[in-house]
Amino acid sequence: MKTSRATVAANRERIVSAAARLFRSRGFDAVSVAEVMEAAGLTHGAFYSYFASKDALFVEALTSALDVKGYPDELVDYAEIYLSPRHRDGAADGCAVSALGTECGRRDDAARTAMTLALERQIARFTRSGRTRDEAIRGWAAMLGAMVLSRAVDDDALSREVLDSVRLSFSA
Amino acid sequence: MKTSRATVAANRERIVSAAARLFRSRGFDAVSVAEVMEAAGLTHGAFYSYFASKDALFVEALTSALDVKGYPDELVDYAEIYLSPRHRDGAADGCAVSALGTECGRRDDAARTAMTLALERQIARFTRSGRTRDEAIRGWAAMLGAMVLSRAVDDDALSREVLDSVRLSFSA
DNA sequence: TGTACATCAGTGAACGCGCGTTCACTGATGTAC
DNA sequence: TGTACATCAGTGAACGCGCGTTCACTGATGTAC
Repeated sequence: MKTSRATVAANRERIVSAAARLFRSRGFDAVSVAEVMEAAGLTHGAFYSYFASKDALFVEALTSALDVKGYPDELVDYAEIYLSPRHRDGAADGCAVSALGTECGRRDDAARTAMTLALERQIARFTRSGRTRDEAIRGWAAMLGAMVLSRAVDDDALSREVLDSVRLSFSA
Repeated sequence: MKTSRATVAANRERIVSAAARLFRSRGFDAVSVAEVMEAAGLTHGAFYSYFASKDALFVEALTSALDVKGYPDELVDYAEIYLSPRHRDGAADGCAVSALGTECGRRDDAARTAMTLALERQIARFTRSGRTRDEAIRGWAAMLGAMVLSRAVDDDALSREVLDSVRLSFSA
C-alpha cells in the first residue's frame, strides 16, 4: 500500500540510522540489506523504494554517522570522551572514522569524499579552540589510532593503558 | 594425486602469504577462499587439506603479516618508512594493524590475541631504542591513526599533509 | 635396493545457503475535478 | 467538500549468483617388507 509522505520521511531516517549503527558495529559486508530493513521495522523488498543500492545506502549512512554533534571543541575535553572505555565498547553509536575509516580507504570516491570533509571539519573543530593545524592533525591521528588499537587488543589492561596514555598526553 | 612433503610445505607458505596480501588489501569478507587458492596456484578444493576453515586461515595469515622484520627500532626512522605514500598505497604488503586492526576488533579471540602480542612487540621495539613506554604507545597510535586517515581521504594534498605532520612530530 | 600397498594432496563437480536485487500485486494516499 | 482515479510504498515470493564447504575419485608419494 502507498504510505504517507510523513511516514516515508520517518522510514527513510530510520533506515539510515539503523544502517549507520549496523555498519559501524560490523562493517559493510557483514551487514545485509534485509537486516537493516528489519532493524528499521520494514521488509527487505521496500529497500529499493528508498535507495538505488546497498552502496548508496552506505554512503548516506556514513555521511550521517560522520556528522557528529555535541562533542566539545577543545582537544583535552574531546579526548576525555573519545578515549573512554564507553566509546571503545560502543562502536555502533561511536566515531565512524574509527569504525569505518579503513573500509573507506578501499571504497569508491563518494565514501572517501565524505571522509575528507569529515577530516577537514575535525581539524577546524580543534583549531577553533586555539590549537595549531599541526596539533589538530597529530592529536586526531593519535586518538584515532588509540581507539583502533584499544578495540583490536584482547587484553583489557593493555587496552586501557593505550587509551589513558594518549588521553593524558593532551592534558600534560 | 599425493604431493611430496616439500611441495606441501611450499604450498602452505604460498597460501598463507597470498592470503596475507589479499586480506590486507581488501579485508576478510571481500576475499574468497577460491581467490586465495588461485593466487597460490591451486584449486579451491585443496584448501581444506591445509586449513579447517577460512577463519583459521585468517588467523594464520594475520599472524604472519604481523610478524614484521627489517624495520628500524628508532621511532624517527620507523616513521620515515611507515608514514610514506609508498606504504599508504601498498596496503597489501604493508602494516597489518592499519589494514586489519578495525576488523580484528570485531573478530574472535585468536585474532585479537595476535594483535595483543603484536602491540606488545611494537612497544618493545620502540622502548629498546630509548623511548619511554608512554612515548612508544603515543607514537605508535599516532602513526597508525595517520595511516588510516591518509588512506581514507580522497584529497591527495590532505593525505600527504597528515603523513608529514605526524612524521615531523617525531624528529622535532 | 626393489616391490606392493597404503596414504593423502589435488581436482573439479556438487551441496546448501544467504546475499543483493527484481517483480507482480495490494491498497492507502494524494490529486484532479 | 465529495468523488474517481492515478500513484507508489510496502509485501513476500522469486531470481541468479557466488560463497564456504564437502565429496568421490585420481595418482604420485611414502612406507613396510
